[in-house]
Amino acid sequence: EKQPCMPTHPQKPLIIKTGVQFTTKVRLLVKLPEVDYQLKVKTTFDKDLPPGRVSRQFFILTNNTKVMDIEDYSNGCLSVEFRHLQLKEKKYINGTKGNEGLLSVTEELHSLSFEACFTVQGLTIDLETCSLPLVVISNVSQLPGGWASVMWYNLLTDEPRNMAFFGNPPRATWSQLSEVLSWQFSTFAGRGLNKEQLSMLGEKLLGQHASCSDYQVSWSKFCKENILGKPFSFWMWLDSILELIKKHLLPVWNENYIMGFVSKEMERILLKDKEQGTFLLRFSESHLGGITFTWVQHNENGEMSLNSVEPYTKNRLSALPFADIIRDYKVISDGVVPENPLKFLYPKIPKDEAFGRLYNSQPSKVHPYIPSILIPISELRSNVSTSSPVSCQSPEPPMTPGEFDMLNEQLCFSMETMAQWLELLKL
Amino acid sequence: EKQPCMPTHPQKPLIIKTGVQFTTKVRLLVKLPEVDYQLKVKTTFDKDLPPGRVSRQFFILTNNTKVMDIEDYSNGCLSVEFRHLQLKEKKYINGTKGNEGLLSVTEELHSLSFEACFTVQGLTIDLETCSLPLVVISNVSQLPGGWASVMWYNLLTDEPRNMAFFGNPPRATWSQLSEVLSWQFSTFAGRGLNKEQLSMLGEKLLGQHASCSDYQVSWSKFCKENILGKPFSFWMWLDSILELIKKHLLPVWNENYIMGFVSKEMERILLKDKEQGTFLLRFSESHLGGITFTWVQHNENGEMSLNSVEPYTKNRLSALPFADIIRDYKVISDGVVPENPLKFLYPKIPKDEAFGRLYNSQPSKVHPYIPSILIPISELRSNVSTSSPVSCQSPEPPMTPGEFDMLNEQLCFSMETMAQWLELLKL
DNA sequence: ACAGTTTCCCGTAAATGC
DNA sequence: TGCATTTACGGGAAACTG
Repeated sequence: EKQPCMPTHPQKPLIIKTGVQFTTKVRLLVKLPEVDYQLKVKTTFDKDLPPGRVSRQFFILTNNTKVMDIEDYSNGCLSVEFRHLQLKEKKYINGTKGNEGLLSVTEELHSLSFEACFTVQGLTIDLETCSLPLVVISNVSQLPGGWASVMWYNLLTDEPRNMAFFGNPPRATWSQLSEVLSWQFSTFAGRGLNKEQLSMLGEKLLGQHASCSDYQVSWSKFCKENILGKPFSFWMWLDSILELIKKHLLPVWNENYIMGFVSKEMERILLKDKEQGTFLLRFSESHLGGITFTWVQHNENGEMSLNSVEPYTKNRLSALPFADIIRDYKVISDGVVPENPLKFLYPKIPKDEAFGRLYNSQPSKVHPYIPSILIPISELRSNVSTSSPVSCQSPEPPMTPGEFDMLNEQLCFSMETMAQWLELLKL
Repeated sequence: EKQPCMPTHPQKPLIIKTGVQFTTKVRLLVKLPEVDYQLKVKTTFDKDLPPGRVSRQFFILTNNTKVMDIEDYSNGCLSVEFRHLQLKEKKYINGTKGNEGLLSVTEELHSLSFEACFTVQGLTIDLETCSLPLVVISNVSQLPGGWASVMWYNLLTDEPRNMAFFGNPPRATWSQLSEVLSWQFSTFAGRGLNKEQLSMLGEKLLGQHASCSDYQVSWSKFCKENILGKPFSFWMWLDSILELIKKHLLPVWNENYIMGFVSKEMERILLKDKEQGTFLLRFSESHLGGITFTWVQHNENGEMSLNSVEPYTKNRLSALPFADIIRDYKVISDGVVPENPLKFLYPKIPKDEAFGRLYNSQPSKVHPYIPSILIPISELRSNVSTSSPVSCQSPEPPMTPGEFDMLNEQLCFSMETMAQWLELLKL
């Protein structure tokens, strides 16, 4: 009958932020032979909410009725696009909120309903459909949590509207989850994750069970519990990296120069026999949204050590693009002339060959001023080395983009859930 | 009778931004002997606006009536504080806007009116008062312009509500204006301007006439016309510096280490006989909100040159505090070992003695990472020197803080305009 | 007291109006 | 078309609220 909800949140459908405009479009999939009057559609938020089960209630602040129009392109279908819709929370419904407080706001599912009524051949027909479950947030800081819910729901169920889904959320197999994670990176950052990267993530989430691809991950483990010893959950950590890539590392990520997800153990295995100055790029596991490089250093006595710079976060990276940091990074050892310790990107690509095209030549020519650039410098007083080696899988070629595309389509389909019109045709 | 309007705009009264909450307080200055009922006050925006003369119309979106209360502290006066007031523009009043388009929105003056009515000894008395002229803006980007209007109005008139003020705004003498400018710096940045700084500003605004302190400055010259050859007006330039100080240079400014307002000619005079490495800090005249340092350099052949670094703006300064920039700044000449060319703050204060307390020791101790800091570096290929010497006044001691305090009080008084209650007592 | 959640609002970018 | 002005909303921080 109609096709629901694709909010304007750039890239992140099914999440609506209160007070921010969104758009949704409904299409009539049956051709009505003779409808001689304007077909008015009304959209309602949480129309049939089970009373007392939803803790927050919202309403559409703006105009919620609109007349259907013949679609511009092709087929003469009727459709209507609601623009500038805006959600606001109802305050103080009846004393206090209804929900038991077990669910967080981003686990609370809502829906947009669409209704129309028309008469054909003396028959009055009521049409109705509604969107897939929606998450309502009030601040962008809740976006990662909301998106986790949307992903989990659409990954693990085909039910069009199981609003109680997060009351008892199913587990995902690692095989399912890893596909979705890779799809996140290919969708939002332009390049998915290869097998090595995924295996590091699996191990992080599941320990040694990760080798077994039908091992299951709970919703809580994915998104709610903190990683052992860290003040954030697995997904919060991963999403912070996604954001870092989107804003500051896009070209470097897409050139596949960021190994990114490597355990310290694996790092040591990879680098231990490499030439002095060989380095790799890795995301911080201890802090949200950080990237560091680790390089091989040989001391006078021939001993090898690995050094990692303090991770760069969005603040630092917005002062200085990452490629420039790699180009200009210097270490001063006990007052000696500064030297750039980064020579070869693992396994052995000369630094400038890899990053040359990505360097910014910042020096601006504002006569009579002397141009100045920022340079990242470390002052070394004593040698610092990273932790000891542990066994780990060996490198393999990355997963092909084709695999991601397939996944991508599949998820998109389930998100736009076309199933509803079938149901309505029976009406 | 009552005392008007002090919106919440931190530090900048008499400017209201649409959609942003503000607060205003009214006090009854006469003691009413027996008022046995609640005295209700109503506030209205632009109550008696001359029809067709104001181009934009606004209304108070929120509750605009409130009951007077006995003031907490002392004297038993009645007062009422309106909080969470919010302004919204009326759209499409009657086709198109009324104003002739000569004035910009920040020159358009508005007012808040307060009304109350009570009966005493069988006599019904209507009370009414209103605020000083207000400027309404819709975006913080209009704040500098709005504040210029508030300053100009209160500097140049004692009329409580001359809404047509900017139809033909009076000129200010340089003596008046320079006091206000200095007061701006002492109010918002904690330290006013000394005579040398003011004389540079005067010359910038008026050319050679500045020596004559009763020379007049037009409103247009101050705030509307662009500086010759620049895409901004005098006040926009000065205000951008004020903002830069507030956000990034407060301690350095308050220690009086920023000479700031020095012409290039004066700079040369001051530095020409100084030791190598002597430097001073100066605001950019070519770009909004920038600060640079100029230092003395002696070449091999004994020739002196002055070098200035490309000005640092808020973006750069939020990556690296200014004191740290001074500490770490290096110049590489043709591949030679980098050297910090800054040795003595003019006239001859050793750099670390001046700035030592202001340095941030950034290196964080996040084992196992190697801490890294950003360092500002210039690469010199050829010598760059600043422009040629021109005559200029010699240094003198700064204006005393006392002078500013006096000024400060005076302006505050006129802004809170207590005159109105006198008028109302006659009622 | 506190954590989860919402509100507030600056500052940039985009849209709108003139 | 270009400039003046408003709107939109991300993001950090403060305020709220059980």
